Amino acid sequence: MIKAITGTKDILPVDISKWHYLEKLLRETFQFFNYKEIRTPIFEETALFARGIGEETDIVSKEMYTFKDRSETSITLRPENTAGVVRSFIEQSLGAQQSLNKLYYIGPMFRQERPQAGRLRQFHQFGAEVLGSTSPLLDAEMIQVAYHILKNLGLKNLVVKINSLGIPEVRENYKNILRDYLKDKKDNLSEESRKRFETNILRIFDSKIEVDQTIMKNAPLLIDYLDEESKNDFEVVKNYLAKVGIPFEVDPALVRGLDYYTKTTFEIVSGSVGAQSALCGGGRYDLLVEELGGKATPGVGFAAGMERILLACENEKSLNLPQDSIDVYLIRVDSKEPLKCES
RNA sequence: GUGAGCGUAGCUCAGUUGGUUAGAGCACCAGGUUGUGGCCCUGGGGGUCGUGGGUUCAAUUCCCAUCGCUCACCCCA
Repeated sequence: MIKAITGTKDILPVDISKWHYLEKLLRETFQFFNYKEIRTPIFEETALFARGIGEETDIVSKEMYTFKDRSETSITLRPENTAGVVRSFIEQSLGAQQSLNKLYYIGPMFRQERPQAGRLRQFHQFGAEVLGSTSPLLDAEMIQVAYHILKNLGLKNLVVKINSLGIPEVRENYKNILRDYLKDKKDNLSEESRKRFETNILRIFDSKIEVDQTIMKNAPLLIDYLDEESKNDFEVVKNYLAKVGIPFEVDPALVRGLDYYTKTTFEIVSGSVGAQSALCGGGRYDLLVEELGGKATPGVGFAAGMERILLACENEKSLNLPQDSIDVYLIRVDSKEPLKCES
């Protein structure tokens, strides 16, 4: 028997009403915040993701579905959609038509990881990208839109985490500071963290191992070394969130796994979905458009996992779906007479 | 890629300290009953016990391998 590929799932008629419900809410919400839908191909040239997301990231180095087509072009099934949207933005000169583009998308993504609760190889994300403004108010709007959607689904067990990674120079400078701090403590770190010391020093903050955590507790924080602009922007984001009543936590250890982020990053996690708790993640990427060959254009965006969100809804029993029932059922009484239908 | 747990009927699961024809509920099929195709009654079909090998007189049960599922690690939505 031929079975579905590992990590892929059929969405059956019994479950489809949940998806329709979610999709309807998404379209209504994005329309309310004045976002336009964009649909880009589910596969792109491999180079787009390698350059956009970063060669050294886990996504690019070990999770992509990459293959050669019949003309020997290296193709990759999109593992996320920011790179694709930015590619389209550049290729179609969307920035030349209006200075600010507010876009959203809904669709399948692909990553070849080991499946587990809340993780699939083909999964669905919705997300938004705003291209053409450096305003931190839009960073906050991203969080507001995502939070609004999750709240509207009745989810309760949510935490909004925010951080700022600053501009690249600041981050490089900070890495040196962190390296100095850890230099003489390095031998006490776990093996994993010693490896990270060389490859991606910021990730040592993520370690769950106790020895690492005690060492990192007193480590200097990136957030204390931010440039003036990043610091001010971060304040604006926090003030805006407070003003619109969205509770948040500043998490200096929030380092996202994609290379393109600058300044604000954020995540919304749920306690209702098992180990893979991030429902939504995003941040600002002011250098990506230029990096991919377009005219320098600032951007900010987020993506959210739809299976994870529906799983959280399921576990919290937060969805009140209308009963799936028929409205009218016609039965023939006389089988001899042909059925006549008049309006 | 690493680790742990689990693979028995279409579905949910019993069961076997190794021993005759492997069970239940639901679903399905047929008949009965009935002014619905519902309820009820009777009967029936359906399983290479994930796959391959090993140990044994004998394996669904024990051992090994393999595949699949689930959860966790890494990382992420």
